[in-house]
Amino acid sequence: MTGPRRAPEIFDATLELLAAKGYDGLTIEGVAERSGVNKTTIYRWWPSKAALLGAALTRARTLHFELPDTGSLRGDLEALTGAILGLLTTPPAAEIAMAALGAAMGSRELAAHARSFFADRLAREQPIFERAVARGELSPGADPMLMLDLLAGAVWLRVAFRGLPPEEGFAERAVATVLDGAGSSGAGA
Amino acid sequence: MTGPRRAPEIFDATLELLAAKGYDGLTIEGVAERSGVNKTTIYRWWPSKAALLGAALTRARTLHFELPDTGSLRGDLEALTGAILGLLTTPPAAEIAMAALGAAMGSRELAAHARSFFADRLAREQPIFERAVARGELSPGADPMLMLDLLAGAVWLRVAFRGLPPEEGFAERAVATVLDGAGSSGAGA
Amino acid sequence: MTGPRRAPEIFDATLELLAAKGYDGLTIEGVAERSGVNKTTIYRWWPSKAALLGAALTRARTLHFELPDTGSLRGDLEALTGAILGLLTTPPAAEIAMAALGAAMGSRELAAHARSFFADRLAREQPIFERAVARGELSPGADPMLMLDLLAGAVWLRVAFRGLPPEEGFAERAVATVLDGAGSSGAGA
Amino acid sequence: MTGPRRAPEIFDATLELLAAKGYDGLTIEGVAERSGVNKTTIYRWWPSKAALLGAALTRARTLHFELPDTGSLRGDLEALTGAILGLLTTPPAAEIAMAALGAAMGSRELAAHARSFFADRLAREQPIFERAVARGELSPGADPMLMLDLLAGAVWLRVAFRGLPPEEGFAERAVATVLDGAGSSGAGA
DNA sequence: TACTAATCGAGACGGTACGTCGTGTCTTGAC
DNA sequence: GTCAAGACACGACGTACCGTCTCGATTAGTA
Repeated sequence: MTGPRRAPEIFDATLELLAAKGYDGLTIEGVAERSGVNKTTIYRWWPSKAALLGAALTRARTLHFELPDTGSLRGDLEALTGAILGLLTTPPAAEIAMAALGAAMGSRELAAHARSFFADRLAREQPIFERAVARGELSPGADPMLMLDLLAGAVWLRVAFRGLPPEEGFAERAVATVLDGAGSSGAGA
Repeated sequence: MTGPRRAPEIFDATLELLAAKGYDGLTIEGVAERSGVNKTTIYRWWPSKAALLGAALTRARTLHFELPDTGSLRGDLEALTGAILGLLTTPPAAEIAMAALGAAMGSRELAAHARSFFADRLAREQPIFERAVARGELSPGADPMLMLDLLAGAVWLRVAFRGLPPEEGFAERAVATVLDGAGSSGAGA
Repeated sequence: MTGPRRAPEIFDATLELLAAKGYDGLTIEGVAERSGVNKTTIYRWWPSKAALLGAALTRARTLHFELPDTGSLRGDLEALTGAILGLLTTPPAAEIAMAALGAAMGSRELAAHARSFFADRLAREQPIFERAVARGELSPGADPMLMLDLLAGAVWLRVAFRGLPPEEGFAERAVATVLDGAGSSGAGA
Repeated sequence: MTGPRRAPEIFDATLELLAAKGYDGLTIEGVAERSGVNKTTIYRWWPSKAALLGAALTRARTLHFELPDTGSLRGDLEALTGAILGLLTTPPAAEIAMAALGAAMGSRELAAHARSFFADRLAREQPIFERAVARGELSPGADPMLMLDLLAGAVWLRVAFRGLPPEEGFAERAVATVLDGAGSSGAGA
């Protein structure tokens, strides 16, 4: 029910191989060999490479993070954006996250994992916005998901698609744009 | 130098198979069979699946777009955001774009293609911001790439990772946040 | 010591599977499933597929036969030859006998079973020849085993190797040759 | 059309493995490894283990023999019976022949090979009987196949099923029985 | 018009990994 | 003491593509 006896070794081997060789280079046989388990044992518990990776990611604490609480919405969002940027650029989590999210485009199963991962994150990050509303920093009608998607999406796009290295002050500038706007006269337009 | 005689058929087959079966299901043998060309011919011209796909995408006009010019920065950005959203959700371009960008995480070669694609887009979209600065809608010190990354990143994150369907009014709300800000001192005043 | 509680079901399943799928298709797992017994139970009592089949054949009365006593050696041998022919061509015993004897070439264990089976048959058939000697039909120096091997061997070779269907009058002609000879000085005189 | 380039090595490896480990121990992977050929190459040319073995046996000269011509039917049949006995008891042909004929019971394909092998032998051995008829040693109505089946069948049964070692004078006694009969008064009964 | 390269089709080949089946061993807990 | 249940390492199965290779057969351009 809970997986094979050496599940931890299998998960470790899965993530190590993913980080080292990417999703294409991640093979069941490779995981079996590295984890000292027989191939059939893996197939007994997970029907596919995607299912195995999904289980490994679920168990992994690699992609988890602490909720910031800096006392201001701006500080919280800057910390969050910086954390995402760090996650996507600091080994070994970066390779894992990039490969896994990239692979989610090619697998219904991993896509579902991605959806639930992002839904879970959104739920966990709600307190940031509730506190901001309580402080009067944010109107009650604001859309937290939109703000998070703008910030996290920009980080992803830069790191994954533009291949840009982490840039000093990026989090601050991105949060400033989302909070204050980029229009020349601000609220006056 | 310019590719095999039946290059168009090969590119078509490549993109069709990519759209139909994803990057994993895209095989050189499949492309050869569908395009009526021998496998060796493909290997003679492109050293890898990624190289072939890169060439096919470069030649394809599928991912190109018209530059909007609505008379206001807000209108231009809304049109642009809507166009990206349409590209990522309307078949058959959606499958191709999603699979190709997903695969770019697993291939140096495709990643380079993605980088040049986004750099090219950024260059083409410069006039939007130049016009906005000329109109006084935007301060000269504004960062166009940041604004575009926020908008395009949010679209990508929602469509690809959250699996959300295109939402009515999303482009407007996203552009409003980027231009006007979401903070209470901005939107609330 | 005497086998598992459901030994009869196991033996039945063994012979049914042997008849249905041949020795190659006879698997311990298949026998376990069909007999409603766990695989480990079978391994506890028989160390190999050959041992299991040997036990099943020993217990089975399928391959046994009545000793003929027609009053003449010729009649007895014709009856015996006909019985062997019937055994090797009449379902379901035919499939079992053919598969088991074929498998005996590939298993020391089954070969030993075959040896003891044929030795046992020879011993049981001795009375035929003793009666014939007493009647004066056969000289005391005759070799019963040779005669039986000629007759049974010819039947086996035709059915198993030549794939010939049972032929009307074959037993009579074979026995005539063995008793009277085929040489012109014998049959022709 | 005529098989892979290293077909001879493959056939050799096939027969060596068959002789060494029996039909069960004969595996495609084993043949591939021993012959220095890739597994897929074997599957490209022969769809099954039986087909491969059939091809190897067809090409092998191991099971072929010279037609005896001693000047008398008795001498010819004794030589033939002795040759069969030698074939079934002298390594390495013995292991090959025993295993292959045993396996023919479990494979439609090998059974067909056995049939054509025996039909071919019968055709080749016809001259023996034609010469005997011409010499007046055999009546024209005699049945050569029956005589051959009695002799060859007895040899097979003794070697394969009874496990008897080759016995001095067996060929002579068997041929004598087939030519002269075993009945005490010969033709008088 | 013929020659001469470049290009291509055909397909065998060694190789990696796939996902499956059966083997024989082992442990645990129920009867 | 026997058995069911089932996890496990292992070997082999037969298949799909990979990327490489050699060999003629086509094609174009060029002479």
